[in-house]
Amino acid sequence: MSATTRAQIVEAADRLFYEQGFEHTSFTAIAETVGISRGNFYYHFRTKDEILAAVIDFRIETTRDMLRQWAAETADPAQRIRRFIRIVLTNGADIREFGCPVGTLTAELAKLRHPSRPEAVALFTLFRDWLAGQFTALGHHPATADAMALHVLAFSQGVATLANAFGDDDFVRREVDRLEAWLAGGLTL
Amino acid sequence: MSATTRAQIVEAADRLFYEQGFEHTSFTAIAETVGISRGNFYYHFRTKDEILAAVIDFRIETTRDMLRQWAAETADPAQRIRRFIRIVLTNGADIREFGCPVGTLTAELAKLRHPSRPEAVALFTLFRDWLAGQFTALGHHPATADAMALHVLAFSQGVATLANAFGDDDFVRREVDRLEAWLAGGLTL
DNA sequence: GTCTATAGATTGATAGAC
DNA sequence: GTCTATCAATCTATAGAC
Repeated sequence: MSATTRAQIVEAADRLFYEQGFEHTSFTAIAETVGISRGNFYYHFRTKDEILAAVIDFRIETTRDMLRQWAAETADPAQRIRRFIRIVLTNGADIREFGCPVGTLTAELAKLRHPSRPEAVALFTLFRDWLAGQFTALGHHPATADAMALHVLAFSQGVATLANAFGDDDFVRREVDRLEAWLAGGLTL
Repeated sequence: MSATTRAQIVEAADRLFYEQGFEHTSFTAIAETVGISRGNFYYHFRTKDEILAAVIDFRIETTRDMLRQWAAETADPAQRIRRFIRIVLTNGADIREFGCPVGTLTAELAKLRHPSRPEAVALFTLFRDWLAGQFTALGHHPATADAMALHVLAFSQGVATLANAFGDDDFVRREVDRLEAWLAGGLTL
């Protein structure tokens, strides 16, 4: 079926872009992963940039679903924020090997001066706004809540980058504990 | 002169790798920047990987010089650490546009599974050990000092990634103030 | 040491048969 | 919708004249 093949392409490209980077991933690699010919490819996507756009849209959808899921699991904002903080543990193996999918894609597209870069940044904004919403629910003013959201995002990016570089699990655990203590304590910025 | 041409190639590649990424930077781009022909290129470097190795060596040298310079400017370990923390302000314009040169190169080489990746990580280690040395001088045990060094490194990577994504100067300033307060205060991990 | 010319492989993308 | 065959451009890398 057409929709299935298209979905297969998007999911394969999503994973390959994460593991190898956008530019380094060739049509050949995606086609081989899906098990179709390179020619068939162009029936579904006319350019590589179209695939990237589809992959980003796919990530935005799955991220929205994930955040909704987290919100459904608990009504406690602090617990929700903790869920985010612990991604670096939950996805520890992937992060050690390939870094954060959002951070590394955004950084690559910045260097390529790629037109889809704003959409990749929108992925960050999704987390940012969701986190800010939780801090607002904890009683903080919107501006403070946003600053706290960025602080948590910066934590995740810093930890992911160093986890990828050094592969040090103890470091990740320590930083998670530290930020959870900050969350349970004064939330000083 | 030969040495000069070689140095020119390394410096041009250093900048282009930072601005455009390693893989996206072609021999043509480097040759055009230096003002030599593509053919001449291969008299100085046989492969692209050799240029990368030379660029990393160059960065290691300049980083060593910079750390020595910082150490020469003040004997106060806290002041030295503050010098590092403020890089995200000092190099603010570049970081907003291209991210951290160490973090983005390390991340790219991880995805490419490039043989020179350990040498890129060694750049991180240079900062890590230097920072740990300062925390040790402040009276902390080696293991604690190293954990603090990683914490400061994670800060710089997180701030750099988000500064690159959002271009928000206020965020950077806030995070610098916060970490300097941590440094002046209890240094809680 | 620097150049021009070119090889050889790979890339993104197209045309047309089935 | 999927395939094979192919194009044009680009890339890394080489050969050989000056």
